[in-house]
Amino acid sequence: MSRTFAQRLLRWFDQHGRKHLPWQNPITPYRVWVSEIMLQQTQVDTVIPYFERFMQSFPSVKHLAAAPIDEVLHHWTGLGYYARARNLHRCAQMIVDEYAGEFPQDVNILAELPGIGRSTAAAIASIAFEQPTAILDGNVKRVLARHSAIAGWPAQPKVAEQLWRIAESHMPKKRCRDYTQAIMDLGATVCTRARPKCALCPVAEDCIALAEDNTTAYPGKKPAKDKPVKRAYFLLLQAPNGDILLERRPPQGIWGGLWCLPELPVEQPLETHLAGYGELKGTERWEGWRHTFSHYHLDIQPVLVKLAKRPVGIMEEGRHLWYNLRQPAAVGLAAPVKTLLQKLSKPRQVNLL
DNA sequence: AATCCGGGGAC
DNA sequence: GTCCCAGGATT
Repeated sequence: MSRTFAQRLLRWFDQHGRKHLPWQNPITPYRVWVSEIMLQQTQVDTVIPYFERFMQSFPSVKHLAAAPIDEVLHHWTGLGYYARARNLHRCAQMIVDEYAGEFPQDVNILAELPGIGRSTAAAIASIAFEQPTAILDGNVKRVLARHSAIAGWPAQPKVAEQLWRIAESHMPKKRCRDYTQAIMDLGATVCTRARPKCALCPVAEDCIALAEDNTTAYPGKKPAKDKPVKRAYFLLLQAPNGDILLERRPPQGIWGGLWCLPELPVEQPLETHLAGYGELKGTERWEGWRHTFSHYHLDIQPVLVKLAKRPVGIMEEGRHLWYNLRQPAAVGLAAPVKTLLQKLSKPRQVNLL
């Protein structure tokens, strides 16, 4: 075996790598950065339309830095992990204010910026600036855990340390951008989670997991925990003209900074709470569903409440918003809220309970 | 070291 | 249904 891991991988990349993703044409530090943040814990096919819309609205880091946070969150609606959008916005302002609008090229400086950790910093440095900095994302963890037969769950510090060391040992000094893209492409298209295509793999000849015929054992699985279930009413409080009341959530916690429907724990009596809104023209309980987060389930019970009058006095400026269904405000919405507002716009598809 | 933070695609 | 994805911040 004369060729190194990187040489074999790069040769494979020249023939089979992905070279037409939106953020690869053209490659700029800004576009690489935005794509890397969007791609954190999010699959490529999901990101592509978000990236295109984002670049249309915020074509440069200066445009992004100058935009209102609500507009940034609006472009993030449905993508999840909304702290990414807030960090992205903060980071853009830091780049404009402290770095004259130019991205720092040093990986250690990049890694100190909000939302940029060790792996994302290395991705930006290698892809945008051709520096020999190794990434370690989900794809790379899977490729390396199999190739070197590293047992255990990658979040364990000892396992992570081994994987980082191996990742850096394979990183070549030249073609750094292509190498980073290559090892991600290998994980995404060949060394897949289920049924890896080892016959097509350029580094199969010294892959220990394949030699053991045990590729699916790597990487080790995180011990599963059962998720708690929470239940809540989602109140669609509708003014006489059809507008729906939204509340802004606090910046920390679930759906931070997004606009949501008023929530009411199911333990609280609905009727008592609704008495605070004055005279009602009627209520409808809609069909509920289970929304699952990474760490708990939320059973959502929507209730449409038609108000006789638009309430006064309960509104706090900046924290409440009457949402016009025909002229939607450009703000960030939690995914279930967006779903409900869309159902409300198409009354025929509403299922009553 | 463990937890929090979303939503959706693949199976 | 489960798993996990171009992870990072917080405690």
